[in-house]
Amino acid sequence: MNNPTKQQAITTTDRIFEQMQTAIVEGEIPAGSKISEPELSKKYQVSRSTLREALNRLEKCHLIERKANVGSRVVECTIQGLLEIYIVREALEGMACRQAAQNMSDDEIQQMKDILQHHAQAKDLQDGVAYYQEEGDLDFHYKVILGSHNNELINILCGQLYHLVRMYRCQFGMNSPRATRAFDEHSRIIEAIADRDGELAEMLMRRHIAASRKNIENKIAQKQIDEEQQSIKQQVEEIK
Amino acid sequence: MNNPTKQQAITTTDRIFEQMQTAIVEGEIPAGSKISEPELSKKYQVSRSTLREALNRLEKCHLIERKANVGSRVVECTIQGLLEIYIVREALEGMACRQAAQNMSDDEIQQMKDILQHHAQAKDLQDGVAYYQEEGDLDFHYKVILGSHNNELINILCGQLYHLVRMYRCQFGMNSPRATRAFDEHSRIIEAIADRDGELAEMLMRRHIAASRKNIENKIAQKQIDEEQQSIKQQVEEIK
DNA sequence: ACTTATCAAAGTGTCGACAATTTGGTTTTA
DNA sequence: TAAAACCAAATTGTCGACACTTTGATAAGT
Repeated sequence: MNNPTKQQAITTTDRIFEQMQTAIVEGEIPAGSKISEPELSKKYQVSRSTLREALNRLEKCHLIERKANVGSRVVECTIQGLLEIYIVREALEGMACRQAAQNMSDDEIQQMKDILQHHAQAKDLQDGVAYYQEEGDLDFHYKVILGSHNNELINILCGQLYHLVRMYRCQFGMNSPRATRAFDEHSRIIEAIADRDGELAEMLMRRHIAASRKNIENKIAQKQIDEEQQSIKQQVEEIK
Repeated sequence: MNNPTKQQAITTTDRIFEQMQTAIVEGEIPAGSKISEPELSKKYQVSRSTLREALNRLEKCHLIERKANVGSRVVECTIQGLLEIYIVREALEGMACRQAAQNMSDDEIQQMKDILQHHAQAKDLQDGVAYYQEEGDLDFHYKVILGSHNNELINILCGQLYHLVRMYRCQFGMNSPRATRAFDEHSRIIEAIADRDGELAEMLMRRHIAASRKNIENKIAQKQIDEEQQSIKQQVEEIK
């Protein structure tokens, strides 16, 4: 399973929470849709209390929103929302990286180097591009965050934002062609951490995330241009 | 009431949540203590379901921690925890400040200047030092965060960390003598925002928060030295 | 025809009871 | 004596039922 923050499901609530989390992330329960407690409690074969407990946790990781006496909705995947998350990640992961350079043990740093080495081989083999995209990148960022040894940072980034990021990646179908560049950036970040240069490590991580964000912004802009051209072509066609 | 994120309580859960929140922040329910659901549901005269819903919200703003099949505990106020929060604030409020410089409307900026002006007068009158400490500082930071126009930032900072910060301020009795210096720092930050200089605004805000953190670190260190001396004196006394 | 009232259906909030798990102390066993 | 097994009390997790609020449609009024 590709969820680093997951702990073994104990209660039924845990199970329902994980099922719904996956369903929302993958769009099976559509973004923006209203959540009917009676309907879902019937679907998952649990009482409303249990379902509501699961909803509470989903709200905790920003996957749904609730209004008193009205109900819950799955969050919408807007471009603005995506960019906002990247802003937060730039700030927090940047700081996590600075803290990692300060607090990581030599063993942890060696582990990270090993991981990157492993990714490098997968990359050379050319069968690992997709792997590196989906798993490798998340894995790298995850390890850096843990390396900060700051529980608040870890909690916010791994416990809350992580799933939202996954949701956007799923629903916007983002497998950007930044694989090789991202790999080089990762390498330099680890170097800075190994040198215990927190200031540089933070700067590099911020640039790394900002680059991803700009990449998305460009894609969006390009997409809009394409759609406009498409629209114009159609209009020309109709006139003919 | 000094809670900027508070919305009018609708349900009983809202009421219990606010009562418990205050009780925890002010230490009436002691930090680190175990929470007994039956006991508290009796104390507040509500069912366990309602109480549990309130506990869920308290968990959301990091005031309590839960373990499956074991129960809830109020978070402990450790020095490490306090410093961790300041690290997160430095990153997030710094970024919020950068975004504020980019996104605040001219009206909003003028409003902030007015607020600071008001604080300046209170400060001159010398009866406002305490006021500026408790309310003014939080108020200033709150406005900057809102000025970022980034909902994720606002949610994390105002919805989650805010109450933890208040808890620490209450329980560690922190009314640091940084009032006048803080005021000057606030002024410069607003200037940078008004100049639309996001980079400078972020740097100033980060220094502002880092200064607070170092101030606390010094205080802690001093306190430890004092306690050691006290201990030595006692030992000397006993020998006599 | 448009606004305002009314009302029933559906949905959310709250409750008390039962089931499952943990906890602490007692008894049993090596 | 110390460790393991056991048991009972307390606590948490889950359930179904009832109360209150919202919602959308129908009816009444101007």
